[in-house]
Amino acid sequence: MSSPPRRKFRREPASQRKDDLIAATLQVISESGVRAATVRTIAERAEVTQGLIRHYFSSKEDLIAAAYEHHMTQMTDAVTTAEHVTEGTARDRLAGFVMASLSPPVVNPGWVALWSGFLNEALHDADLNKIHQRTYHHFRDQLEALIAAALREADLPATPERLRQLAIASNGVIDGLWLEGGALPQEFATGELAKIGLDSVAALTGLDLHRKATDT
Amino acid sequence: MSSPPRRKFRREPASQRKDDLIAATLQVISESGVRAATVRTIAERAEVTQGLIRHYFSSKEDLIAAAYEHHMTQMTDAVTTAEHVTEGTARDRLAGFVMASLSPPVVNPGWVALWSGFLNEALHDADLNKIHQRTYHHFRDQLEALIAAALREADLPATPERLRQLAIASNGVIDGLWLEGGALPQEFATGELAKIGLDSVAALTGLDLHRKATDT
DNA sequence: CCAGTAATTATTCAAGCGTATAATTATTTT
DNA sequence: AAAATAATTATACGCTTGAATAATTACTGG
Repeated sequence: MSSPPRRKFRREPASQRKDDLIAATLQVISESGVRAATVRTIAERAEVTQGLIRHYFSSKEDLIAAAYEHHMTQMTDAVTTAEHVTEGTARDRLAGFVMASLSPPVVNPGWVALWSGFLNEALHDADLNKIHQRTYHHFRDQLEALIAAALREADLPATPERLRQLAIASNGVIDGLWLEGGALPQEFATGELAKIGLDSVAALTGLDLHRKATDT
Repeated sequence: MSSPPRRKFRREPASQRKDDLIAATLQVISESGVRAATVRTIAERAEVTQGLIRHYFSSKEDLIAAAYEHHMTQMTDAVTTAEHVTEGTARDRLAGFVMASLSPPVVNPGWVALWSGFLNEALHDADLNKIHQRTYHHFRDQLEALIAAALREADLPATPERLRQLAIASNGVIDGLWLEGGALPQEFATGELAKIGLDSVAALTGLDLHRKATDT
């Protein structure tokens, strides 16, 4: 007739706990979808009890929004800080951007699951919609800046209107390929998506993105 | 102390009821997301009581799968049977295919909500994953056939390997633009996405997709 | 080492979930 | 017109859900 002993615990800094809960949320959604992301499942994954979530987030919706923000930042950073994206000629940086977007770890079923789940929520939730809008623009603007620099570098001037269209188109093909690679991983050979993406952005912009320009 | 009178009803043919329940499911998901798609909400939308769903579908999951199948068929059909896609030169049919994919009613927030919700489920559900795989291939194969015909028509031969890559890339840009247009409708002017998509597929394939070829 | 505090666990609650089954009634058959 | 049938409604069940509150316990500052 003895009740189970109360479980031991450690007090963690608030920022650490928040990060842990966000990480647990992302793990659950990426593995089992948005419908599986219940307060209890997330708490179990984070190895805490469910009450703690409400101690750090005013509601489950609040936690989901924080996780969305975190994931989109993480994904954009994984591309923009990848090798060859931060230095070199503008053309090489653009090529690196496309390659990084279409290679692991960015191309990944779990990240597509996160992205699709959050998008599905964002389409009928004003708060999440704002996050979607902001992160979409952030990514596309980075891409547009790279395209602009690469075109300038190659003496191929582009009007702002054309630049906008190139950015939308390039962003579109990157997004579409990323999605297909993540949703149907067995469908594409290693490096195939990255090659197709590079060829595509090259064809769209008129730039030669293959030949390495820098030699330092 | 009088209990409310039992509600009146009409008996409908099985196929009609099934279609109604599928339509109700799609409405609920497109308006409020997958998490809102409960048996009770769907039944209410279809103006029947919840028990009826289990009379026609062995489980909720079964209904969701039927709705997924229905929606993807509907979406593909909306493209492949659109104006200018069924007749004319191969080039015109390819152009019509791209235009239809990137114009209403195909570009539509509700359809993006459906697509993202189903994809999120498909990524951790074997049955839905099969539907995803099959419908993805169906769409891409149609596109590849059109590209092949248009290239042949223009005397621009392509190896099977290159054809595959062109289909993947074109499908990617169409998917990506479709998604962005549906997820952020206010972001793009009327016809802008269709124009960008047409330009993009033209740049990818090397075909001129603008000048009208037929004159009947 | 003790008192205070707040991070964490434990418990509770009403509502909603998918499913199962029983009761009714619209329609068809004879 | 009565009887048979099955489409539909109604009700109930056990479980899960997000949230609220109460009870503990790990840590901190004196």
